[in-house]
Amino acid sequence: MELTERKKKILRAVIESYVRTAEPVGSKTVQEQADMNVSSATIRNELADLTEQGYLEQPHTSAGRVPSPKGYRLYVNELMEEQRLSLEETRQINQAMHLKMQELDKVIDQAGRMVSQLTNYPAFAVTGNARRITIRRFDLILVDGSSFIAVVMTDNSVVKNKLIRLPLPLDLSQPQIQLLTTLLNSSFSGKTLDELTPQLMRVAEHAAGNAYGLISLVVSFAMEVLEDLEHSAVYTAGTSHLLDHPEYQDVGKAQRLMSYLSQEESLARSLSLPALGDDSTKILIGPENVADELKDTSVVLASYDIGDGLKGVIGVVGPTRMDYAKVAAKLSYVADGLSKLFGQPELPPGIPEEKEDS
Amino acid sequence: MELTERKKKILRAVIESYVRTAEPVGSKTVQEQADMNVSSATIRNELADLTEQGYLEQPHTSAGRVPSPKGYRLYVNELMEEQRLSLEETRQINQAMHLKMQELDKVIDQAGRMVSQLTNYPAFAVTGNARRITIRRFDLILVDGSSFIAVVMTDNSVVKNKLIRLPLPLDLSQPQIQLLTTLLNSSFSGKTLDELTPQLMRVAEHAAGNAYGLISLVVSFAMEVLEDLEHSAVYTAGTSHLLDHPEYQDVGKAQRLMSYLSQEESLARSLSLPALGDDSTKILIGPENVADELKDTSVVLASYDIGDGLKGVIGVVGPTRMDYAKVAAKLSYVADGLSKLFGQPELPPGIPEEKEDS
DNA sequence: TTTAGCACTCGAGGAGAATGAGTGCTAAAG
DNA sequence: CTTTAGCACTCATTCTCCTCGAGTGCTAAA
Repeated sequence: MELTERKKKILRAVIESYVRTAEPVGSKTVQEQADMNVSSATIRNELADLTEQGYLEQPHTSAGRVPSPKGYRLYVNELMEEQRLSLEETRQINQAMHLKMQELDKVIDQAGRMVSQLTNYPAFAVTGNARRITIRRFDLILVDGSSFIAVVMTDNSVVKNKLIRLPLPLDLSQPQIQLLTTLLNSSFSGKTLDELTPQLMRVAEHAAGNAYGLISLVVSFAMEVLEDLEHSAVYTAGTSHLLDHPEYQDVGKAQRLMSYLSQEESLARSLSLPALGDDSTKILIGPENVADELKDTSVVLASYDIGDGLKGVIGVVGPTRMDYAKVAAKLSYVADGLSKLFGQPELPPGIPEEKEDS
Repeated sequence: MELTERKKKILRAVIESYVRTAEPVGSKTVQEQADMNVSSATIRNELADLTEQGYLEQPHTSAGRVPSPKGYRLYVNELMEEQRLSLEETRQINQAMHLKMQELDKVIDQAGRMVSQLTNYPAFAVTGNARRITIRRFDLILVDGSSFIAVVMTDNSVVKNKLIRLPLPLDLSQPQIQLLTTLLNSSFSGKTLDELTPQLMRVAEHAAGNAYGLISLVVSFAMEVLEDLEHSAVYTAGTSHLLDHPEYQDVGKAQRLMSYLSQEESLARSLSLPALGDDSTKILIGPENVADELKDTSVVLASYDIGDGLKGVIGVVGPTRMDYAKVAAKLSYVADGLSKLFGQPELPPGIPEEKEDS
């Protein structure tokens, strides 16, 4: 049952006014807002219809109308105009996007913070999701007789290192290190976390001849790395922005949501489920959320490509009264930025130019 | 002008009751709480004295008394008993203290979160403060013809790495990498951030013969690393805990403080000032804080040693009504834990034992 | 110096009453 | 059949007014 054009126009007017003011909107307001040349009475009739069909709700009999989740849904699907970011806004985002450190998780954390600041809502960012990761190779760098740096590279090209100091000084030599490296690589490269069994490690230790546990030191570091990579990390930012919005003037409500948001695991769970299908952005309105705690909030998600076919998710949480168009636009702009960042692996950052004349 | 024993006892009773209940405490309550065998009238007289001397305040004429910052100060300095953590508590902390990843900033971040959870207040952690850091050495690991891993080690034994992919494939060979490494080390090791001038880089590039910018790629990575290390990072956690406490039922108040806490720079600034003198822990009560935004909150700080003579700070923010004894105890326990963690550089984590029978 | 007694203060909380935005319905007009 | 003017009605919000009671300060006696 399609809505008439006029009904749509009215619904849209209601939503846009409500999003701006957070006040229930009445027939008169609609009349003015969407310059309609019908009387308020007519609009009242239409509003009554829309309410009956479930697109609007009435907090109480003598109040104006408020969009229902169903109303927002229709709005998002059909009525909403794609929001173009202003030049000023893109400039602002681009500028913030010049992230310093290349470390993957820091970049993603930063992106989350940025989105939160940009939208005035809490935001979160999830790093690319689980997959079996394997070790590609080991390298050991001798520092001095009693310490060396272990470098582990995984098959998704993440490189981590750790400085390993030996409990007792035992005067490692370069050839020894060399040998150890070869052994490590031949025994453990290509292996997943599960495959790094204590048995395997013992065998390798044995083969290494020296039983000082060097092998296991390095391998358990590698295990930490793999473990860390396979767990997708969640970063949240700007939860305090919740308090900016009138729907969270109630401290109890705000607190419940905030503490939910700070539980990373739960967030991660509720985000892996609606997994965005193939869409690059998705809007979940109120009860469309799986998690009970989010039943009266909306979530806007955008996915970004980390190379290697993996995707991460970045998103915003807020009241259902949200400027979906704007939020979605900003979010996907940032997500695209991230994709590009990871896509073009190495743009030479260039030497920071000192001011030079001529 | 010293207070009489009785006055002290009363002050202490007032504070401890107020900390528990958040309600102004009256003469009767004091009488019961600190089993004093004087009448409430006597206590009223004493309370009046204490109020006049500024240790207590009266929200309004017909309410009980509330400790003033000066009152808390006296309490903290003289009256407060060192709180011993219960076995249960230390067990809990110790358990949480088994941090996986050794990455310095992650550990510190984690510690902050832990403290917040432990105390039910927002917490923050600051990494060891600025100092001129120099590069100790470079290592390059050849991955394939068009990419290599750059490893930078600084003089405070931090090791960072980055996978560098060349913009154009140019078939690097091991000897070339070797050469490059030597060149990097001879030109740049021992240098601080400031000394890594473009001039120096150009010279090195020139010396390298190949102008493909490899040198500058690696060096600018090193610069990022140095920059990152010299800026002390601030981590905050658990800001939403503010809402747990009745003094922040007022959303406006909560919001102001929360957004202050999420501005890392300001936090860092207000924390470097009161720099803890030599004490390992410090309590700042209400107006003793420098920052206006903290004038009616208290901050408990503890410092921890990152090796190398450097110190970091970890702390808790909350209303002046705070269980200082407990918070300080927990905080310094964690801070000590951190110090130990950094102090004994490498306790071999051991192979994760699989359940083995006998 | 302590205590009992008592008048007093003042915030918290609740009951009404006034306000007014916005509705639904009816009946007339287009 | 649709639109509109008119009007009675509803109900959250706001304000005022009042009561209640915890806790005080003061006085006078012990």
